Amino acid sequence: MSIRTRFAPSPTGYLHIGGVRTALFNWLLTKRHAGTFVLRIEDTDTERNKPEALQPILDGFRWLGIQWDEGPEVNGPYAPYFQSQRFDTYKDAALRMLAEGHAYPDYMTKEQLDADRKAAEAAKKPYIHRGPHRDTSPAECVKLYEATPAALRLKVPAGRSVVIDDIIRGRVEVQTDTIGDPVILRADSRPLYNFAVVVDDVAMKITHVVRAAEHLSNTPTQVLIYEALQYPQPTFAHVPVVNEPGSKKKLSKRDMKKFVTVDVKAKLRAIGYTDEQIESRDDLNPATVAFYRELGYLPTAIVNYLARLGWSLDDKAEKIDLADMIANFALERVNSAPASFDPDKLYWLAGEYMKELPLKDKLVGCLPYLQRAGMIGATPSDEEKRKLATIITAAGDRLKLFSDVLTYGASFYRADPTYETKAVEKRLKKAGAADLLRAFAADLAKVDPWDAATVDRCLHDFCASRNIKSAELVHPVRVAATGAEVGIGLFDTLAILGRDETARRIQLALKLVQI
RNA sequence: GGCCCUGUCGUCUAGAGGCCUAGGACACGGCCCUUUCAAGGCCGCGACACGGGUUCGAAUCCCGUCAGGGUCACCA
Repeated sequence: MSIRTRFAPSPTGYLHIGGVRTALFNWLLTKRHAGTFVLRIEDTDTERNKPEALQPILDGFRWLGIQWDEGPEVNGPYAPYFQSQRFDTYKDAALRMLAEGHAYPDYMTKEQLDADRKAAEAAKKPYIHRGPHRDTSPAECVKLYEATPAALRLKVPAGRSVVIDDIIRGRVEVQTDTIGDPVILRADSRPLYNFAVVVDDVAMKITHVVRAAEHLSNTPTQVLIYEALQYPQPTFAHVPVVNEPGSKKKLSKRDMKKFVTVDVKAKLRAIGYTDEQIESRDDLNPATVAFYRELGYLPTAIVNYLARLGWSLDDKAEKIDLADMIANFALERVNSAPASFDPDKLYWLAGEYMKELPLKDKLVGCLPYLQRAGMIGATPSDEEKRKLATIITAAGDRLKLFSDVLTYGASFYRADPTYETKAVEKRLKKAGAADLLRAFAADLAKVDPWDAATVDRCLHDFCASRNIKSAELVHPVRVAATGAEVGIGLFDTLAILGRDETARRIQLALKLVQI
């Protein structure tokens, strides 16, 4: 039998990085076994739902290359894939449970429930809810419910245990006496999570339920529902949660905000975001995939990184291409301990993938950043494309993210360089620097042809004739030409700028130092 | 607090009783290369939570302790 897995997000915000990791494991498992991956939208909580949150989730998955076989927009044999459109199915199942004595109506008010809960808490006793009609006969319960609909609760069987055989965790046993009777259907017939998942997983013929470990404690309840409905149970695998860097807490949107470091902030500002946007926007939060997309991370790197969080191929492999991941993925090799998200390692991996990206793809990836900055127009000319290609080539391995093109290339597009105070102090105001620059500027005319190799040779000849180390000239020239201390190779820089612009910028720098 | 899960370098991980003087990767430190920054090369730092068993032999199996986490809704 072919395997079927699913990922079931609720549309409450941007795609969470931890959720993607779970979805990825589902997806890899199905690809490995040529199965079917279902995307189901769990939008039963009509109050919290944000319909506009759906598109970013779908976009996020598509960007990562995680395509679902059944679900929103693609549909499939078990449509609809939105729980909000399946209320009748849940109601039918719940009514059957009611008739067969596995569920009962509960007329207790929220106030009563809260009071009971508080009382139990005060008495330091665990609160395990058992409704008044728990032991009322099925026929009586049906009559009651038909007269006045109420919330329907599962009648958790007393005095036995529930065993879960989890691929990742092994055998987990829980006593039913520790589980309260959960509501499965509200009085208005909207289902609750624990109930809707079971009904849908069965309806959609899901064979492997692979989800985050935080759901492990829900599983016994769900198993009881499978039993009550006489449904076959799927195979369970609870993957460890993803922790926030440097802590042992689950990765959360609120806490991840602090990983917008000064460095990241600078990048986002360079892209064009205001401080206020950086602070408030969800898609600029490192807990969401959108954030990495905005910064120009390669999706392949993200997928690789996330797969390695809790799973490994062997004792060596870090960079694992998709084909190898698919060919080798196994739930049996997923760790049971939580893993911390490490932005440093992800950044490194992003660079590894960028290294092997063909130039034309780098061009396509970098272009939007320059366009958004107003440095290149909407329809770039061939010459603009050539120039950008030269910059990207010269940037080489420095380019790890597409947005890095702004770090290494922006100065070529500005009318004047933005002179950094620190760089000017250190390199231009140094004794003798101005004189050297003046002399070198006078020599510029001799460089022929004006290309990186020739500039290189001329600069070294110049230094040799004056008996100085090339570094003494290289540093001031770099700052004069770009305004910054770090950047791509100086000779490439000057070659791209051209003779006239180089000369102009040296004069500009000279003027700056004289003031 | 109840229930459940988890403990190998700071982090991700390898480890299925002898291949372990515990391997790799990121990060960090040093050196080399070098015009800066990257990249690359070499070297270094650095872990089996603790205590009992079982066994000729334990990171690995069992028990306990401790620590961390998840979850306890008419949220998902």
